[in-house]
Amino acid sequence: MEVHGSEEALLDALVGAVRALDPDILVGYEVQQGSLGYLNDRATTLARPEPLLRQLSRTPTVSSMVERRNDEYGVLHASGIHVAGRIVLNLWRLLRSELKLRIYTFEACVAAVLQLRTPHIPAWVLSQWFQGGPGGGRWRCVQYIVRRARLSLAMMEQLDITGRTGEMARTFGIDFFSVLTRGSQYRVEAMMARLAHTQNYLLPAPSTEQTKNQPAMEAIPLVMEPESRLYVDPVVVLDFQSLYPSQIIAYNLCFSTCLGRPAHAAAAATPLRLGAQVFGLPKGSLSGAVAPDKLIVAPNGVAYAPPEARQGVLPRLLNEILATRIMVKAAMKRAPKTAKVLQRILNARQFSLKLIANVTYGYTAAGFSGRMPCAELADSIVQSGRETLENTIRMVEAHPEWRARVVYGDTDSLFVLLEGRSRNEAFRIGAEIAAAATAANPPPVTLKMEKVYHPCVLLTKKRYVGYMYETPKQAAPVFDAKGIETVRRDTCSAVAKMLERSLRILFSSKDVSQVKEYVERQWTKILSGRVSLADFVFAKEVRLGTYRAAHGLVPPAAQVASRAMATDPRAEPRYGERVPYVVVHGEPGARLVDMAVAPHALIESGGRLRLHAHYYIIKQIVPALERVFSLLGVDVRGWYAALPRPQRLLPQKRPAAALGLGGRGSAAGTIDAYYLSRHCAVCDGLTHAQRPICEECRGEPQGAAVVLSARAARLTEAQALLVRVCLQCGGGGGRRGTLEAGIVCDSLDCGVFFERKKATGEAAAARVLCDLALQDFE
DNA sequence: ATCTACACCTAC
DNA sequence: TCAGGTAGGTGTAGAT
Repeated sequence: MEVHGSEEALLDALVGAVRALDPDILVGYEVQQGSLGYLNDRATTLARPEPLLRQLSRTPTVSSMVERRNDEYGVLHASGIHVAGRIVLNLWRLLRSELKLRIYTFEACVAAVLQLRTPHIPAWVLSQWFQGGPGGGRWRCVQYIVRRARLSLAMMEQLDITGRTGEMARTFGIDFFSVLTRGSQYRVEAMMARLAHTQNYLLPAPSTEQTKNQPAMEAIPLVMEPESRLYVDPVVVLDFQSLYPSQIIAYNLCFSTCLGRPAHAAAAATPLRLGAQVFGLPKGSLSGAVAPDKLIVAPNGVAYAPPEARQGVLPRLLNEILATRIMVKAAMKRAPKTAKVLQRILNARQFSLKLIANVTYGYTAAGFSGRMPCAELADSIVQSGRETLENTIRMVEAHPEWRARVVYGDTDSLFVLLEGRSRNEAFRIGAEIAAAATAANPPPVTLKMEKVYHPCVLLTKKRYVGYMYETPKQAAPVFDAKGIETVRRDTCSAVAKMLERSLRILFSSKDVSQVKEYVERQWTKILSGRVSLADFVFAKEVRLGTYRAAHGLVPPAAQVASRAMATDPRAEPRYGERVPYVVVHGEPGARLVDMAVAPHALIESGGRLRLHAHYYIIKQIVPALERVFSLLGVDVRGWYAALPRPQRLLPQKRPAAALGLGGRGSAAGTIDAYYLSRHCAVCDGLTHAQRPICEECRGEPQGAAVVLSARAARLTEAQALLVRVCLQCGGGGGRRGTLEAGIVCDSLDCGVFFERKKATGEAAAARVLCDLALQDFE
C-alpha cells in the first residue's frame, strides 16, 4: 500500500505502477463506472495535461479512449475502455456470459465462483469509515477494497478466463481479444476461410442489398405439441447428437456444393439465383461433371454435388470440429472425476466446439447481419434435420415389439412413452431405438439415448420436468426441468423454490394432499410476513434507451433503475444489467410498475412499505403451480381461497439498544440480540419475545436438546440455536450442522456477512462485522 | 372476456 | 463499422 498526499499524486503513482509492472491485461469488476472508468473520469475532472488512459498505454501515439457506443452490440460486448497495447477486461460482463445467475452483483458472483460469502458495504459507509481517520475504520475500508480486488483476480483464476480464452483463440485461429468481443460469424469465417483457401475458393461478399433480397427461408424445425399430463410410466428421451452439423456432413451440404433447384439448372436461359447471389452458369456446365442420378437432392428440392465429385468445405470443417470434440470428451473420461477444475475446463472446451458447430448453421441463415447467407442451403439443413426426426418418429411408433408412443419432440429430440414397462425395460428399449435410428441414417448421424424420465410432466412445447435417470443403475433420480419457472430467471426464487418442492413431493409421494399441506404452510408464512425478502426479489435485465417510447410504459426493473438515477446519476445500470426489485402494496388500482421498488427501499422504509404478499401468491405462485397441478384436476386457486388468513404481524419495533445501533461500541455485541423473534425457532409458533424457544418446545426433545446444549456450552439459547438452524429461513431444512461457515444458510443469498469468533472453538457468539449488514438483513 | 403489442427469457 | 438462427410461453396493460 502506498500513501499519497493528493489525488494528482495518486494518479501519477498509478501510472508509474502500471508502467513498472507493464501488464498485458488490466481487469476491473466493472470498468466503466468503477475501476479504470472512474479513475479516468477523475483524471478528466482534474484536467491533467495528458489523458490517463494514454498514460497507461504501451503506445502513447495510438489512441486510448473511452468508447461511447450506443448501439446494442457495442455496449454489450466491448469493455468500453481502450488502453492501447493492453487488454482491458470488464469482469462482470465476462461472468455474465460465463455463469447463469439470477443477479450479477460482485457478492453473488464471488459466492457462485469461489463459494465464499462476502459483505456488501455501500460506498457511503466506506466513505464514512475512511473519513473516521486513522484507526479501525480507515483500515477496515482499505482492507475491504483490497480484498475485493483480490477476489476479482481469484475469480479470473478459478474460471481460468485467460487460459480458456487463449485456448479458444488457438482453436478458432483468431486473437485473444476478438474471442471476447467479436461474434460467431468471425469465428466461423476464420475457420472456414482458411479451409476454403486451401481449395482455391474465395468467399463471396454480397452487398446488404443483395442479402436483403435473397429468397425467404421456408423450412421450419419440427416442434410437437405434447400431450399435457403427468406421465407415471417411463419416458425415454433420445436426441440426435449435433443434428444440423451431422446433416451437413452426411449430405455434403455446403455453399461450394449447392447447385440450386434442378429445374433451374435445366432451364439455363434464366440465370441461377442462389442465396444472395445470381449466377450465370453456361448451359451444360453441370452435366459433364456429375451424373444427374448421383446428385443429392435435399428435401427442400435443392441439389448438391455428391462428395465423390466435390467435397464441401463446411462438411470438411465440421468433420474436424466434431472429431476434436470427441477427443476432448474422451480426455474428460480419462481425467479423474475429482479434478474438478480440469473437468470443467475440458467440458467448456467441448462445449465451445459444439457451439461453433451449431452456429455454422446460423451462419448460413444469418439474415439480419449475415455476410454470406444462403437461404436455400439453410433450408436444406433444417428440412433434412426435420425429415430425419420425422422418419425416426414413424419408425419408433411402427415397431411392434416396442409398443412405444412418441409424446413429444423438438427439433432433434423425441420423448418416447413406454406404457406399463419398468425403468430397466425402458433403458433397454431406449438403447434399441438409438441403435436402430443410428443404423437407419448415414454417418455421422447418431441418435443417442439421453435419459429416462420416471415420472415426468409435459406441460407445453419447450416446458417439461421430471425425475431423471441417466443409467439403469442410478438409484436416486435427479430433478430435471426445462423451461419452467424453476429454471427461469424472470421469476423470484420463492416461486422457483415452491414449484420445485411441490413437484418433488408429487414425484416422490404421488400424493397431492402432501403438496397441499406444504403449499398452505408456505402461503401462511408469506401472508404473516415470516419470510426472507431475498426470496421475493425479481431481477431482470434492463436495457435503457431501447424501450418503445410510443408504448409509454417501461418494465418495472427499468422504472426502478430510472428512479435510482434521479438521485444518483452514477447508479445508471449498465446495458443488460440485472436490476433487482420487489413488489409492495400501492394505491388501489395501481399498476405493477408503480408498486415495484428497490429491495433496499422496502428495507429502509421502516414499515411504510409492505411486501405485496397477495400479488406474489395470486400472480406468481398460484399460476405456476396451477399449470402443473390443474393437469391432475387440482384446484390450486381454491386451496388459496379456502386458506384461513393468518393475522399479519407488524414489523417489530425493537429498542435501538437491543439492536446495538445506539452507536458504535454498543454493549449489545452478540448476534442473538439481532434475532429476537416472536416465533419459536423450533416450531415456528408464537413465543415470548425474549425466549427464542416457546414453552411447549422446551418440553419437546428438540427444544430440550437446545436448552441443554446451550447450558453445556455456556451459551444463551439463541446462541446455541445458531449452529442448528439457519436464522434467516428459520427451519434449516436439512442443512443442520452445515452452518460452520455462516450463520445464515447457503440457500439464501442475503449478502450478510458474519465473522465467527473461533477463539474458543465452540459455537461462540458471532459479531456483526458491519452495522450495515443489519439493514440488508432485516 | 378476448385480443394485441411489448418485454423477457428459455429450448433447440 | 461490428452484430448466428427460429420457436415458444408468460406477464402486463391497454384496446376492442
